[in-house]
Amino acid sequence: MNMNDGVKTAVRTVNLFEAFSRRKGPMTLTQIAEALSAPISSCHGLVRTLSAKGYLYTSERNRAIYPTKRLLEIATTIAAHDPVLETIVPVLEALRDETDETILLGRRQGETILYLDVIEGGQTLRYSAGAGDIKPMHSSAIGKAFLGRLNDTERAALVARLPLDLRTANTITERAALEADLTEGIGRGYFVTRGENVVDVMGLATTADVYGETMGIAVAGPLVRMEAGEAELAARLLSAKATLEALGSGA
Amino acid sequence: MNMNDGVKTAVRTVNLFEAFSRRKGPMTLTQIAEALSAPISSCHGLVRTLSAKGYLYTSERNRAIYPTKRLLEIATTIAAHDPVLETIVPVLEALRDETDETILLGRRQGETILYLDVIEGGQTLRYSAGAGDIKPMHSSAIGKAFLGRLNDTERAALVARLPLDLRTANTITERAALEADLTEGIGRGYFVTRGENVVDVMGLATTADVYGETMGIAVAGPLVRMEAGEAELAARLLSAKATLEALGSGA
DNA sequence: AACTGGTTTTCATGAATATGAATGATGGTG
DNA sequence: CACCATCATTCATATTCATGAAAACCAGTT
Repeated sequence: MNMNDGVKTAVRTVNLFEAFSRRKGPMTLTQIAEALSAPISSCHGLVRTLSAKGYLYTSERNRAIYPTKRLLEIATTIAAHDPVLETIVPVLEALRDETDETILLGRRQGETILYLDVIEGGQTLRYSAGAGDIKPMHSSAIGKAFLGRLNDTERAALVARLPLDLRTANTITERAALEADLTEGIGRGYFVTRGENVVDVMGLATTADVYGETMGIAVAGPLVRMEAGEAELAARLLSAKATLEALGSGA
Repeated sequence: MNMNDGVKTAVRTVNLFEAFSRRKGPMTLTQIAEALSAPISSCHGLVRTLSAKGYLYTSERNRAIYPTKRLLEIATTIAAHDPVLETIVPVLEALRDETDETILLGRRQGETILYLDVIEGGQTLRYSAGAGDIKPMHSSAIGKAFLGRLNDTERAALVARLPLDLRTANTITERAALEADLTEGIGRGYFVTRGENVVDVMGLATTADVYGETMGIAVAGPLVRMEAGEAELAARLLSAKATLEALGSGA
């Protein structure tokens, strides 16, 4: 049976590029096999295929396998034509400039939260994440914002079936406690996590309906700094939400 | 049997991103299936897998499937740490600035030529290609340069087994004619294609040994412009070759 | 030249996936 | 509101691939 990971080769293909991105240099076939936790012979076929497509090449000198710039060209072209982010991102950048903390743009994807974009703050100690990262709903601020947006029936159903995995010592793993936390957030107008996803990180989040899609936006940073500025940060977050909903009421 | 394309899913995975890059916008599952020439049900699994890895997401509004910025982040990180190109590319950029024509950096990969980088000239009518493109050896200038570098035995063997596919009306498809052309190139010190790969495109190429690897470099542009400036272009090409070999004699 | 350690390539077979067909959603239209 | 057209999802099965083992290869070294 499949380890519920999805199509094996597709996962390995992207994992291979991720491995190159982490290693920041060429890899030998054996190293690739190790990085992918896959048999060498399997990786051999994968590398052959991607080489034939022009994504990899092998140095005849030391058998090192390098990625070409093809992936970059394709990714750049794709990103240059993202219509949604084009309009949303400037608002988030403004929010980042106001707060100097990291701004997250996320969506609900099934029972998880997917970061569409991450605009990092300028401080030395900051919340750092990557576009495409996937977080659990119950421990991320954006996740709570999406839960809070549902009607009571839907929310109860979703909370009941979410896997409330422990991420840190502060993660809420009791369904009743999560319900209470969400109720609090609904009253407050925004949702908060305090070290529930990552230790010492606090996040403030809300949702915004833009172009008919519900987006989640959040400000995240170190607990102490965030707690000190919570009132102002929340105000700015809600102001950004209003701006987004204003520009995205059409289409 | 497998259509000699390699691992099916790996090809489809990269083809999917290429399709997004061409379409410059979201695609529905049906459109993806069409773009990949694959059954919808197969694409469904692929999309699910890549969504779970954070590379794609689906708009709940109109079922449009979008790529995230994750691929861009990974590709950017990879490209930022390419040790070979870091030193070679500046030389090629200088060559581009001198000639204002497109400069190609290529390698031999099996019996084909793989473009590692393409630095396009600034003119309105210019040779345009992408990193990762794969060209036949017999019709590309860099391919001829690699053939010309072999000793007589190896060259004869390779020429004998290359598939001399017709690409344009000018493509050399006779082995004897190719041999003669290569001999000419060896005497001349550089290799030429005249509309043999792409109509009305002329290329001048040579190889350079850099860091123990043999690289192919070429200048390419419209036939008329290239023919008019051939002597000077060739001189500059050979000068760039010398520069590359000087910097790459160590390591 | 033969050996040694490490690596890559090949190959037959069991395991996982790709697929067509059927089912289930969804949205627009009369 | 029911119909239709389009699209997405599920499922059983044949197809294809992933895999371990063995062979081949390569670069040093004796």
